[in-house]
Amino acid sequence: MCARRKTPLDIHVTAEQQCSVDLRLKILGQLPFFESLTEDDLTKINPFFREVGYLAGDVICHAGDPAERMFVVAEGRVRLVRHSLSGKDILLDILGSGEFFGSPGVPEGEVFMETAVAQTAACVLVIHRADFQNILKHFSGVTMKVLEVMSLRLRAANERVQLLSTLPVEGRIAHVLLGLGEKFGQKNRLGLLIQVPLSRDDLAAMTGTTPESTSRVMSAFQKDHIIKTGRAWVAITNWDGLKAIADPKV
Amino acid sequence: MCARRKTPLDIHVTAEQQCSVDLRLKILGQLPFFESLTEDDLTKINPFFREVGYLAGDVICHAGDPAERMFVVAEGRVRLVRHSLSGKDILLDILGSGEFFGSPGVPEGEVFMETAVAQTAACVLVIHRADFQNILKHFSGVTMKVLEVMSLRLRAANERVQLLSTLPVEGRIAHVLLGLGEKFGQKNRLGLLIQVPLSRDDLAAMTGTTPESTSRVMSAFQKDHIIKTGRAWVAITNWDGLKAIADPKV
DNA sequence: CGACGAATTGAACCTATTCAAAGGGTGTGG
DNA sequence: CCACACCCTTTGAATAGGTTCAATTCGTCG
Repeated sequence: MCARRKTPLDIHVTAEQQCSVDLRLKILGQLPFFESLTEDDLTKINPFFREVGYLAGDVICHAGDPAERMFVVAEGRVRLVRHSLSGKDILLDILGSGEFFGSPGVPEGEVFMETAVAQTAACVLVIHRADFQNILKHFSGVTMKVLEVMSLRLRAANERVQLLSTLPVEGRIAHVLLGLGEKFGQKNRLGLLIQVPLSRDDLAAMTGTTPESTSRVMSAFQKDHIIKTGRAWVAITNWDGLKAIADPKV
Repeated sequence: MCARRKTPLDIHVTAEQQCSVDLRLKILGQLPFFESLTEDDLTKINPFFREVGYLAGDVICHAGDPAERMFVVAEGRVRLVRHSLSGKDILLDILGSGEFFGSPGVPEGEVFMETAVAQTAACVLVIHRADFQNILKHFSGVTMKVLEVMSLRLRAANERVQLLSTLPVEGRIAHVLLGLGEKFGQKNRLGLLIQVPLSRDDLAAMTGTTPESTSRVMSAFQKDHIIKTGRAWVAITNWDGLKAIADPKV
C-alpha cells in the first residue's frame, strides 16, 4: 500500500480478485433475494455460480451482448453505463457488494442495453439465465424478492426521470451525492466519505450535465462547507444542507 | 355523438363505463402476464377482480395511498403522474387497454409514488395485493411474465433517463410522439393518428419541458410536414422524419 | 354567438454548454 | 528519490438553448 497517496478512499479487494468459498456463500446469503433460503439451499445453488475477477476498467459485459447471463457483485464497484449515439455516455448506476445486474426477467433472445465496467478491482459471480430461472421455479420466495427488487429499481428510475425533468444541475448533483452517501457512505474524520472513486465526469454522466458544470457546482458546495472533495473522491459534511438543495421547498 | 366536433379522436368507451363479463374475460386473457392461463384458470381468477368505471379527469388512485391494490386498464386511457415539490407534474406514462399499474412487487406497507388519473372515460379492473400474490404463487408462468414486463418497463425508464440526459427538447418530443404513435397510432386520412387526447401541457410534462417550448417545436414539426396537430390531438405524417430527429446521427 | 381554455408568438432573461487555457495531484520511469 | 507526463480539475468568457412572462389568436363547447 502506497504511503504517499492522498485519496482517502479505502476499498478492499481480496488478493488476486478471487473470493474465498466462505465469501461466496456469505455473499449469496446476503443477497436480498436469497435471504429466504437455508444454508442447505445455498450450498445447493452455489455450484451454478461461476466466479470471475476483474481489474479496474475491465469490461464485464457489453451493451449488445446476448442477455444470457446474470451477474452478482461480490466485491468492488461496478458501473452500469448506457452509450448514446451522440457519444455521450450515461452512468445509470454504481453497484456494490450484493447487487445484481443483467436483468433476470428479460425475454429470451434479448441483449443487454448497458455496459458493465469494473470501477474498482472487483469479484463478480456469474450465472446462466436458464440456471437462474430454474432457481426461481424452485424457490418462490426468491422470485417474490426479485420482483420486489425490480419494483424498487423501477421506482428509482422513475424518480430519476422526475429529477432530470424538474431540478436544475445543482439539485440533481445534490440528489446523486445523497444517494451515493446512503449507499457507500462511511463516517470518517472528513465527514461521510463516499467509498467510490468518483470523478467529475462520473458525476456529470450520472446527472445529465457536463464535467465543467459539475466542477462549478462542486466548488460552490465546498465553499459553502457542504462537502469536501478532491481528485475522484467526495465526502459529505453537511447532510441537511445537501438535502435542502436536493429538495427545494419552493 | 356531436356532429360539429373537429377533434379527429375517436375513443370508444362502453356505456356507463361498465365492461361486460365477456369483455372482462377477454381483457384478462389478453393481459401479457395471463397469456399462459387456460379459459378455466381465467374463470377461476376472474372473481378476484372488481370492476370500476371512471369519467375523464377522475383520480383512480393517489400518490401516497397505501399500495394495497393493483389495477388493470380494461378500456380508456389512464395517466400516471408524479407530483413534484415544485408543483411541476411529470407525466410518466399513458396506459391503454391491457396495461397494469400499482406495482405488483412493492413490499408491504409501501405507498404509491404516482397518481393515476383517467384521461378519458375508463373501465379499470382492481385486485387486492394479497389476492394477486396468491395468483402468482399458484401460476409460476404468470410470475415469470410479470417479471418480464417489469424488466421491460425498467428498460424503458432507463431509456427515458438517457433521452432526458442527452437529447434537446425537439428530440425528446419526437421520441415521445414515436412511442405514442406505436402504442396508440391508428392509420387515417390524416396520417398516423394518436388516439389519445394530448395537450401541449401533457407533452411538456412527458418530456421535461414547458408548454411554450412544446408549442414552438410542434409548430416547427408541422411546418416541416412531419406531423399534423390541433387542439389536444396529434397525427404523424412523416414517420422517418420524426425518427431522424429522435435519433440524431451526430 | 359568446366565453373560456388551449395554443401561438414575441422578447427579455437566465441557466448551462462550449471552447479554451491554466493549475494540480498521481503514478511512472529514469 | 526525483522529475516528468498525463489526466483530472478548475476557471474564464462567449454562446446557445430554453424558460419565463405577457399578449394575442384560435378552437371548442355551452
